[in-house]
Amino acid sequence: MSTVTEQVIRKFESRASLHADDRAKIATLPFKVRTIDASTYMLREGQRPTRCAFILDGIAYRQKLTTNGEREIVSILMPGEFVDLQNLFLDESDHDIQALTRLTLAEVPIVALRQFVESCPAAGQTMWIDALVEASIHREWLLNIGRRNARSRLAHLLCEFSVRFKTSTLGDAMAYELPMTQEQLGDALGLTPVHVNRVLKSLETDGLIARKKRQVSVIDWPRLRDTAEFNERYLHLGQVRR
Amino acid sequence: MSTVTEQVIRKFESRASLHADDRAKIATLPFKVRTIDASTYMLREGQRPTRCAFILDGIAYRQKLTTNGEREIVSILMPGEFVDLQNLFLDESDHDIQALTRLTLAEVPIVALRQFVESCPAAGQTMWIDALVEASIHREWLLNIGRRNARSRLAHLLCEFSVRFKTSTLGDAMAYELPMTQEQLGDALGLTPVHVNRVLKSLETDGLIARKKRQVSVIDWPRLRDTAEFNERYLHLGQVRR
DNA sequence: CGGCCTGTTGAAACTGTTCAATTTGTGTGG
DNA sequence: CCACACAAATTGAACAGTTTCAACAGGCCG
Repeated sequence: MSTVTEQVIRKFESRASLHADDRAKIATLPFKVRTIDASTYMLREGQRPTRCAFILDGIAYRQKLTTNGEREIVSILMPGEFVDLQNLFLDESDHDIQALTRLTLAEVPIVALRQFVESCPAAGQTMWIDALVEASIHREWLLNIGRRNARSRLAHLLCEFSVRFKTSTLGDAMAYELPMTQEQLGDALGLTPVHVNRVLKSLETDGLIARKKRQVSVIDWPRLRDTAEFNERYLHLGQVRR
Repeated sequence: MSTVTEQVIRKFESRASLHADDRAKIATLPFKVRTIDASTYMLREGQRPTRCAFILDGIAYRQKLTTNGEREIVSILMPGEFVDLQNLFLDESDHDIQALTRLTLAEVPIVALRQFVESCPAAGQTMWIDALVEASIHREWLLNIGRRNARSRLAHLLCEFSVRFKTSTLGDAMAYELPMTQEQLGDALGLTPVHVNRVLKSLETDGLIARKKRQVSVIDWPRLRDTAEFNERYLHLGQVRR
């Protein structure tokens, strides 16, 4: 059982080393822990948030909607990530943020966080790296949706989950509880749920993955990685402050 | 005719107000102006750049490739933008950057720029805003490619060009020289050049746009905007430092 | 003039969608 | 513990949007 402060410190230290007084400053940040149910909205497009959330447990996602209500999930947010980095410097949200699972958050006023970041270069650089990595994931998803067929796309998302789950210690990388419905998978991949279902089945009958309910296990990582053309470079996993 | 320093200062002042000594610092940054031909690579995936470029004139783009050589253009870069923001904090590039047109650049060593940004909060915030806006554009493109049909997609890109050209004073917003071939448009939209051709033709015969060679003019902005579902919020145009 | 890149057009093929029905799983209340 | 309700998963068949392949036209440059 670790405190909020410890988790936030661990987050920053994963990318840059902190001074003792930086840690002390983090301890004084007025985090408020809150738990929300799955599918609760944390933020809606057009809103002007005043607080910034750090995910302690659970998964969230960013989505955008077309005018006729079709949805695109543009980002998946895991424990140990700040969900509102862009709201540190942009007034108006350009997308919705919604809880995928039940979620435990540590919230802090934006002004307090911004002051801290400005007073602590190491923290600022961690924030920079995180924001840039998310943009890099956006770019990989653009390639995925724009230029790969449904099978590769889905395999790619499964590979990304596997790697990101491992690094955020959400579970075994090779056998994890798939947190999304097939409809949500489709919305993340620009596919219909029907087609997601068929492709999942085909990946299973071809022996790349196994499924039991929502539990997905990677059976043949090399072949899954190859059909996905998965290369984890875009996740910048080892990136620390230079 | 304005100097490099003046253009960079104007860039920063569009998002935050600078002190006199900030401007003085900018003047001491060792920018080197360079011109490169269209389709020259500025950076390749996997490289570790040491310099950061500011676009003085011309257009560039970011691309990613699949293993069998298919391309996705994930971002368009206009005059007045820093092209290597992510390389300020990420060691290894996750994509290629290529000149779309002939390009005039002002290059500066990354270390110098990073030092400057750290010593000048207003500049740092401008960089933050720019990086976050680019991520926002990525998200809109994900929605565009993932959930809209070819006609809306193309209309959306034309609307975005129109607005961004206007703000970067590259030409009349309603009649501009389309800087991309139909193949490049397809690569930005996840479409084949053949289909781009057909959709452009259909937009023209329906009276939404007119074409003369590469010159595109918007004939019916309201209808173009509606078929694109274009809402410029995601560009965060008025965003200045809070 | 010749070569090459870009744009244009047609016809066939295919990937993924749509619609609709059925099954499975899960939680709730009696 | 069973019955019911509801969300999610599954399957089939017809359909649509986009791709593929192939051929040709136009314009620009050496």
